[in-house]
Amino acid sequence: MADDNERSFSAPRGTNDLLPPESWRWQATTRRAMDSFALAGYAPVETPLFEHTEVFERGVGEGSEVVGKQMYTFEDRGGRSLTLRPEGTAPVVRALLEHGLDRGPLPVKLAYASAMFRQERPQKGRFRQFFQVGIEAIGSDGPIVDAEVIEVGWRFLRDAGVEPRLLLNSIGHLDGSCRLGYLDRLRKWLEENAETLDEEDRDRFATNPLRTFDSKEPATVETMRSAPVITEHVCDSCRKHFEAVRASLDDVSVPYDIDPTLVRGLDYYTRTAFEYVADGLGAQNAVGGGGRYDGLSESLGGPPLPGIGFALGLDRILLARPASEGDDAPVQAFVVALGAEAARAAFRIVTDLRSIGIGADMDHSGRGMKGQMKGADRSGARYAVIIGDDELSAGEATIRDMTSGEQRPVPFAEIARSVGR
RNA sequence: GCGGCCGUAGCUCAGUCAGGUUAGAGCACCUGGUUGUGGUCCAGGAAGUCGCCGGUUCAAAUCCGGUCGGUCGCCCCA
Repeated sequence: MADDNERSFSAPRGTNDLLPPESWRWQATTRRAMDSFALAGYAPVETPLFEHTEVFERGVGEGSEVVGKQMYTFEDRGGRSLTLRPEGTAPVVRALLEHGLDRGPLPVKLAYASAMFRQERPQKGRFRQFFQVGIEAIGSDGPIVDAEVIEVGWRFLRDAGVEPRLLLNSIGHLDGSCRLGYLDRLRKWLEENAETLDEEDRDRFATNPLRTFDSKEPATVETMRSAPVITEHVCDSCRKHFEAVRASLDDVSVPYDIDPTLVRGLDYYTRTAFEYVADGLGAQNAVGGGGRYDGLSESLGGPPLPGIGFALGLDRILLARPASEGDDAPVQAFVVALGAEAARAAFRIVTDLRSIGIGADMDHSGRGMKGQMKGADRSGARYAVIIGDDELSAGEATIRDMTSGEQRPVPFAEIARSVGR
């Protein structure tokens, strides 16, 4: 809309203004996530919104769709190529390496809630600026860490009111005896069966054979039913690791479905890959996902340092999750003041209440009693504290219970006790 | 990056097909009915470059073209 008129603006395509009351839900959900992650020992981390472009090129992989065509990349005044982060893992690993956190106790467990940026066509549940909450456990390849990370995400989603289904797979590690060997095998198999594949998929499997499993073309779907699956072709070490991850998930009663076709879009994933799916997300069904990235540290020039993590799309959580109590933060008391002198008294009262942790608000628009009572109602306050000339001379306020409509006089000094919870 | 659908008050939409007096409704907002009492009701008020640009026409919200935006899907992903 704001194309040729400098007085009229709109937010850039694919971005959103987050306004009340939705912003209350957004904030409550973010807090719940970080609290929930903290319970499992994941400390908050915040990295820059932009990084040297190389961090993503080398970390996420130039072959990925994200790096190849979705990054917001720009040159700063010093001629450096910078990129608005399209995902959270590579920056966290970069920060950890830069500050030597890997020389302390391992694994390093970190959690974030941050904005990400990808330039793609917006649709339901997909924006150019979007928010992710996620955790990373870096420095251990023990299968119980995998189970822990997966369980933390699964439990948070359930507590938040999303009913996630967990899809699980192992995509092996980058070695001829494992994933690379499987990829060769799959590629050969695809070539042998090319006749029965959809035309578009025939072109695609050369660059990324695993993607063929995601095809929605009926012919391809049918053919792929008998294709060799990665789970059965990973090396012994990866197979045992995967079995151990599953055993630990069973131990803590986290239900999952093995999906041998689950492939993730970022190049750094190894071994365990998982996705949380839910309904109500439009064309998408993933509310979040993650996996192991045992080679990422080395791609960024660090030492061998295995890691695993997940990212959940906050916008998608909000789509999949019903509104619930406690998402907003209504004030407890709303002070209605009649006249200038009463307004000054009201300001002292709301300040006193706030200083002892009781949510309090007052009218600032100079409206009459009726308007202010309306304001008290809208604020969601449980009590209206009314102060007029009568109250001022008596040294007490009239406190009205907004639910029952009962009113009683309370000395100024005792207001906090009366409206406190 | 590609395709379908859609842009009319803050919001949800009617009106567009068959162009024609001051462009409507509901919700929300403000005021009054109630000189100091919200949530119900009644009355009134304010609020719109009909996304934008151009074309056709005596006349365009309405028809045509373009453009921007939204939405849904493809690709891919959170």
